[in-house]
Amino acid sequence: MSNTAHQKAKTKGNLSKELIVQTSITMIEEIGVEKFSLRKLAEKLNCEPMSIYYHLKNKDQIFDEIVDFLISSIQFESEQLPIKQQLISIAQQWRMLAKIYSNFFPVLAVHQLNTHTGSQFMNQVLAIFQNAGLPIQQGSYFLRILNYYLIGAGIDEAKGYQLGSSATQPIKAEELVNQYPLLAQALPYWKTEHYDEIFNLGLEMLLVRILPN
Amino acid sequence: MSNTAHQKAKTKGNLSKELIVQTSITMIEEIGVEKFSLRKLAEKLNCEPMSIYYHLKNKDQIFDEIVDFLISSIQFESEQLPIKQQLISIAQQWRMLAKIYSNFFPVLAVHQLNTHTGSQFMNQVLAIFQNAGLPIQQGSYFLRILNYYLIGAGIDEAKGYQLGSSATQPIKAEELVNQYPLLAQALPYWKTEHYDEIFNLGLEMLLVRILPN
DNA sequence: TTTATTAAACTTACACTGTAAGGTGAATTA
DNA sequence: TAATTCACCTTACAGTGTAAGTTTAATAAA
Repeated sequence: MSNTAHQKAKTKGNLSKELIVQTSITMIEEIGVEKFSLRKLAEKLNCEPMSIYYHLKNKDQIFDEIVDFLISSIQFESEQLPIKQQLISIAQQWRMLAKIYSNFFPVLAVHQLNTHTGSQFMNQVLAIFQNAGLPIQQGSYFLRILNYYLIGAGIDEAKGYQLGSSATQPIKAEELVNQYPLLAQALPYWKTEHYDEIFNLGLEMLLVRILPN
Repeated sequence: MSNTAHQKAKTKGNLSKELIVQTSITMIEEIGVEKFSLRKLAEKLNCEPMSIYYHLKNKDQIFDEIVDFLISSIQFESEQLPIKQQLISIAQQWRMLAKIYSNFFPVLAVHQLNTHTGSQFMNQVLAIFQNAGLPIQQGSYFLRILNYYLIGAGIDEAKGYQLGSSATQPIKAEELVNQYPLLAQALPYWKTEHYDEIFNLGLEMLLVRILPN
């Protein structure tokens, strides 16, 4: 009898770091980072809140693990392919993270990438620049610049796919049209169906100058 | 006698939206967004926590007001100046926000700009693009692309000026040098003394293609 | 001058949060 | 068989945002 009064988990050994992290990811996309709590997580895991602490140090580490999981999901193309194609592939996968994990993405964007996984990721991108024949300083600069663009684009796209997160006193549509006519004209071009075009345009603007050949 | 037992505020009427917002800004840069709470704020304001609610709807609205305050601090240059100069000026002021308000900046970056102040700001930038002779669609696209870059750059720079926010299990310096040699070589170029150069390089890469003349 | 109304706070209370400290029984190892 | 470790649970605490209602001072109306 493994389900005595003080043992809620269906079977001992069911809980694991991986399960906790995966369930957290799912939950955050369902209810948002703000409302995500260890107690709600425990309920979904069918265990007591403190059981989570056996597998993970604290709540922050859950976020760290999610970041690591998402970063390590990015696949690097073969080195045989053109450098530009390799970079575009990474950029597109990055974008996908913002789209699929739109609730969590802002956390990812703000996070330091100084874990093992994060370091490996950046090292791999630096290797691409090196293969392109760029000196390390240029590679460092361009990686950072590309990173700026990808972080910003991801955040902005994630906002578009989120529901809430609006200001408490947003401007009324009517006021907007009357007082800010240019903005009103711009709004149609900022709908989700233009995301691809805008993102690719900006990416191209940068890549053309990173790899001018 | 205005300081009876149940009246903590030194003088009734001292409290105001502006004071609350300004004190919040100061406090957040002192202790970070995470540790910022209404109770600590009230203590610093020398009032009871609930007194804040008379002037502001809730905690979220404090953040909204801070965002508005920071956005509206950005000054627009004269329309007589070259378009490029006007855009660079905005970009540099944006950067300054990330540097000065490094703790709050991530919140700003993730925030929707759909308040009155935010709308006005974006409308003004769109006007610059219009003055440059760009059609509205191109202006919309370029504003967004520039915004991507500025948000990402701001977040990344803000990280550099923050103290904490590291992963719970960061990689050790020794492991980094051994396992990720390219990253180790890149690190010196990511120190704060290169921020200016990197930012301006990336900004130039975009502006050159936005205003090719 | 009295009365009513509003402004600007305060008091209490509640549901919720992360997590420290320690306990419990089963499984594993010595 | 005894000791130890694993995996999870119990209790408790200090802190959070804020709903609901109360109190006093300032102002306006009668």
